[in-house]
Formats: sequence, structure tokens, C-alpha cells
Amino acid sequence: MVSAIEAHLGYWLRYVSNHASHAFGLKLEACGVTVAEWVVLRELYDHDAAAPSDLAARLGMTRGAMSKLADRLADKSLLTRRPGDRDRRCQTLALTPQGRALVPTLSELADRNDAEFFGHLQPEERAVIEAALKGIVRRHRLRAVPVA
Amino acid sequence: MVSAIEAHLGYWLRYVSNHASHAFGLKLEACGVTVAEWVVLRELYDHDAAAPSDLAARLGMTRGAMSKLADRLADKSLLTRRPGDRDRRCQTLALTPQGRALVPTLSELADRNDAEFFGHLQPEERAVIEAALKGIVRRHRLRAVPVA
DNA sequence: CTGTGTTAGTTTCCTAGTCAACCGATACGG
DNA sequence: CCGTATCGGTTGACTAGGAAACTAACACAG
Repeated sequence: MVSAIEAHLGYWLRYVSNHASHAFGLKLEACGVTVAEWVVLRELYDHDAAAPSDLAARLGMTRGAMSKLADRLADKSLLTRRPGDRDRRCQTLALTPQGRALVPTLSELADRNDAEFFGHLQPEERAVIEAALKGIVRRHRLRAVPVA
Repeated sequence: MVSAIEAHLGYWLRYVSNHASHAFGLKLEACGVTVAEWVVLRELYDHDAAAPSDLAARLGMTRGAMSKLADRLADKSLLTRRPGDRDRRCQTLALTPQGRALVPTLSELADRNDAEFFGHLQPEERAVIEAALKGIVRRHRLRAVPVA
């Protein structure tokens, strides 16, 4: 009647996901950056000069949260806010040289963390899991990467 | 040099896990309960009369957090704090009749949520994923179910 | 007993989100 | 043009959790 909580796949997913995320957070801490901040930095590394609201949508957070997050990153001199020239409401965020320089280091930590948790999986296992997860994303039309 | 963020299995894990958790949270909201609260209720449903610190350890949260969580659940009349009779420091938490009655309903929501996200998987896929996740838990000796 | 260390729970301060109200800037219909 | 709607970003009130200080209760050695 009342099913065991461990019978749910979601339980195990969250179990491992939270631990992996937490472990990653600890690694990032040494560089003075949080996981959410890392995701923003990484996003800007590829698509530099993005609008805050744009990033917020892509990363699944509110504009309010992004505003504060940008504050923190600006305080750390990792990004700059440039007021939009055509539309003075918009602003474009861009990495500072320090910010850009930091990303490869952090990426290294991400690689290491992933290897720690999933490196031992057989290629076939990994492929099945990856396909299943991507399939769920597609199936449910999940759009925003959930940072939180 | 800088690997894509989607190359990490942890990314997809968190992606799906957070969405599943969030979706579950929305379902629970209708019953006036959060995910963390649900986990505590579910735990007490099986092991009634547990000490707060005990639960905190099992659920991977601090005693401080558990103290507040118990407050909220007590406010909702879903559990009671009974001061320990042998040792007046300890207390035992137990579900109220309302609390106990609520669990099957919430469990139903959990089942439904899991089915929504993972019900379409082939048994073999599911088995592979489950085994891999449990394997990681064992491998890393992950102890506490991370509620956060 | 009594002092000292330890344990269980609470509390305070801090962080990082949400939500919703707000403000200036822009677009656009009449 | 001008009034109004909308949009982008900020702010403030609120929430949930972590870390660490704090308090009361117990254990136990001397």
C-alpha cells in the first residue's frame, strides 16, 4: 500500500545527484566559486555577452536570482555588466579576463568530479544512462537547466 | 581543453533529478507539505518514535535544520515531540494520527511522480540505471540520504 | 558529591534562492 | 505625439538550510 521510498528511481537519482553536486561544490569552494556561479561562468565562456534575463531563462532561475548572482560575480571581478547601447534597459554580461582564465581550471574540477562518480561505469552502462536521461529531458520538454 | 558541460553525466543527472524533485514538490504542495517534510514523515511512518538527531543523521541534514523542520511539522499537527522519560535531553518524534493518515496519500503522489518520469523505461534500462546508482552509493560509501 | 567532558536540542547569523512589487525604458495604438 | 502596456533589471520580504555558539542534562573520574 505504502511503497518503500527506495523503490523510486527518483530517490536514487536525487541521492547520487545531490552527493555529486555537493562534492563538486566542495571542490569549487577552493576557488571561491559556487556551483551556480560556475554554471554562469561556463555559459558565458561559450556565449559571451549574454543578457541577464537570457541567462536566467537558460539556467532555470529567476531574474532576481540572476541579478544577485551577477552582483556576486562582479564583486569577484569575474564578469562585467555593460549597459546596452541600443536599449538602455538591457545589459550584457561578459567575462573579465580573470573570469575567462578561471573557467579552464574549474572545468578541470568538473571533469575530475565526474570521473570520481561515474568514471568506473562501463561504456555501455554509461550510454544507457545518458540516453535515458536525455530521453526524459526530451520527453518532458524540460527546457531550463535547473541550477537549484 | 574546456569540456562541454553536457559531457558530464552529473549534469544530466542533476538536470533530471532537479526537475523530478521540483515536479514532486508541486504535487506535495497541494497537501501543504514540502519534499523534506515528506521524507521525514515517510521515515517516521516506518520507524516511529525516532530521535531528531537520529533522523537528521539518516536524512543528511543538520540537527539545527531538523529542529526547525520538526517545528513546522508539529505546527501542522503532523507529528508530536515527546520528551524522553529516561534521558530528559532526548526527545522522540512520532506521527500524529493525521500525520500517519497523510502518508499513504503522499506516497501515492510519489508513485505517480516516479511513473511520470521513469515509467516509460524498459525494465532492462531501469535495472541498469538502478544498479549503477546503487553501485555508486556503495562505492563511495554514501551514508546519508541527502534531502537538500 | 563535584568538576569536567559530552551529548541533544535550540538558536542566531549567514547564504542563496523565490515571489512579487517596483522603476525606468521602450513600443505602439489612437 | 501621448497614454498605456510591456519589458528588463532591481529590490525587499520571506523561506529553507548550514555552521557554530549556546544551554540543559547526563556520565563519570577522583
